[in-house]
Amino acid sequence: MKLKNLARKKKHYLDLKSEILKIAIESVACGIDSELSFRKIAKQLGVQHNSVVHHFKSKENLLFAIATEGFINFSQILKEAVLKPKSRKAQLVAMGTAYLNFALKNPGYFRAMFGPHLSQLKSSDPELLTASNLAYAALNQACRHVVTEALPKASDLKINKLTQNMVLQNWSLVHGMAMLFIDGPVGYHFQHSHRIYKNICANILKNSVKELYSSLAC
Amino acid sequence: MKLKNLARKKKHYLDLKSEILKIAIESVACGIDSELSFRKIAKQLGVQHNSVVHHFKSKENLLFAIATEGFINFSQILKEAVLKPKSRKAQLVAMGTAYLNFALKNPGYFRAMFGPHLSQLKSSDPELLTASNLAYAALNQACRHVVTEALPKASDLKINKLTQNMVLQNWSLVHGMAMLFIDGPVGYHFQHSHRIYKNICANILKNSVKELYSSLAC
DNA sequence: TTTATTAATTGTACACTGTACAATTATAGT
DNA sequence: ACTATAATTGTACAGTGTACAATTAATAAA
Repeated sequence: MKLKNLARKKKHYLDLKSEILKIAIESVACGIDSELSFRKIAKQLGVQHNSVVHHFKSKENLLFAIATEGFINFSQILKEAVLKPKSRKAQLVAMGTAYLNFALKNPGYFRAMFGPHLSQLKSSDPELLTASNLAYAALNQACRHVVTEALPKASDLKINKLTQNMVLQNWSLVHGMAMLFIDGPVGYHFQHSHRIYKNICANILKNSVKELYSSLAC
Repeated sequence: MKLKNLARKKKHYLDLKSEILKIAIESVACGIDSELSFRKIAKQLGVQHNSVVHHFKSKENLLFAIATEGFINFSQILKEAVLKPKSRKAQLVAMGTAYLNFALKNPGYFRAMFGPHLSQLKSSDPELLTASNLAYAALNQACRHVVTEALPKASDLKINKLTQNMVLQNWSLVHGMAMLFIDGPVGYHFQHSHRIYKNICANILKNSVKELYSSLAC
C-alpha cells in the first residue's frame, strides 16, 4: 500500500516534469514556430498551467532545461563521432561534420543551446553549465590531440595556446556554417539542399583542418 | 500656410516613424534586455500605442525595419573596409575584421539581422531583402577578386564555384567568431576582452585567407 | 493507524503583451 | 471650402508570465 502510494506519487512527479520537457522540446525542435508557452503545454497535458510553472519556476528555466538536454545529446554525438576515424585529423573533421549534422537536424535544440543571452545567464544554472562544458571538452580534446600529434615536443604552454586557437578556428567555422544555414541567408544565396550543403561544408572543413595541421608543423 | 501645414504633417509623420525606429534600435542595440514592445516605445514617445502600431503594422515588421537599417549600415562598413588595403587578400581580411567589429560593437543589430526565422520570412520584405543583398554582394565581390587574381585564366564556371566556396568558408568563419562571442559560450571558455579576442580572430582570419589563397594556386 | 509535514496541484488575480476595429482628428489635393 | 486620405485615439479581446493563497495528495513520524 505504501509502495502503491509511492509509485503513484513518483509517477505523477516524474511523468509530469519529464513530459513537460518532452513536449517543450518537441514543440521547439520542429523549428519555425517556437512560440511555446506554459499554458499551451499545460493544455496539451490536460493540467492547470500553474502545475507546469511549478516544475520549472520560470520560462527561462524551462529554456535552460531544453538547452541542457540538448547539450547532453550533443556532447554524446560529438564523442561518438571521434570513435571511428583513426587519425587525429580525421577525428577532428568527423567531429566537425557531426556538429553540423546535429545543428541541421535539430535547429530548435541548437537555437536553445546557442541562442541570444544564454551564455550570460548560464552561470545561474549549474546543470546547463556542466552539460555545455561536456561539449566544449570534447572539441577541446580533439584539437589538443591534433596539436600534440603535430608537435609532440612542444611545451604545455605552447600546446595550450595552439589548441585554443585551433578550437576557436574550427568551432567558429563549423558554428558559422550551421548558423548561416539555420537562421542566416545562406539558404537563400546558395540554394542547396541539406545534403549538398553538408558535402560542401565537409570539404571546406577537411581542407581547413589539413591546412591548419600543416601550418602547425612550421 | 499650406507649407506650414505640410511641414507640420511631415514632422508628425516622419518624426514619429523614424523616432520609433530610432528608439527601437537603441533599445535593441544595448543588448541584454531586448524586451522591446510597442507600448513601451509609445509611452517613451508620449503617444498612444496604436500610433506606433500604425507605422509598423506588426512587430515582425518592426524587427524587419531594424534589420534593414542594420544591413544598410553593415554593407556600408564592409564596402569601406575594402578601400584601404591594396592587395586582394588584404581586402578580404579587412572585410572580415570589419564584419567582426560590427558584430561585437552592435550585437543587437546583429541579432536582428541574423536572428532566428529571419531568413525564412525575409522574402516578404523586399527592402530587407535588398539591404541584405548589398552586404552579401560586398563579400562575394571581395572573394571573387581574390579568386580571379589567383586564377586569371579560369573559366567563369570555375571561378563561380571557387568564389562560392570561398564566400562560404570566410563567411562561416567570421560569422561563427562573431556569434560565439556574442551569444555563445566563448566569452566563458576564453575569457578574453573584446580587444584580445579581435586580435586572435584577426590572426586566424589572416592565416585562413592566406592558406585558402595558396590552395587556389594548385 | 493516526497525525503532521511536505510536495504537487489548483484557483484566482494582476500586469503585461500584440492585434483588431470603429471613431476621431489632422492633413492634402481639388 | 470641401472632400478624400492618412495619422492618431479609444476601447476591447485573447494571450502571456508571474505571484500567492487554498486545496489536495503523498510521505514520514507518532
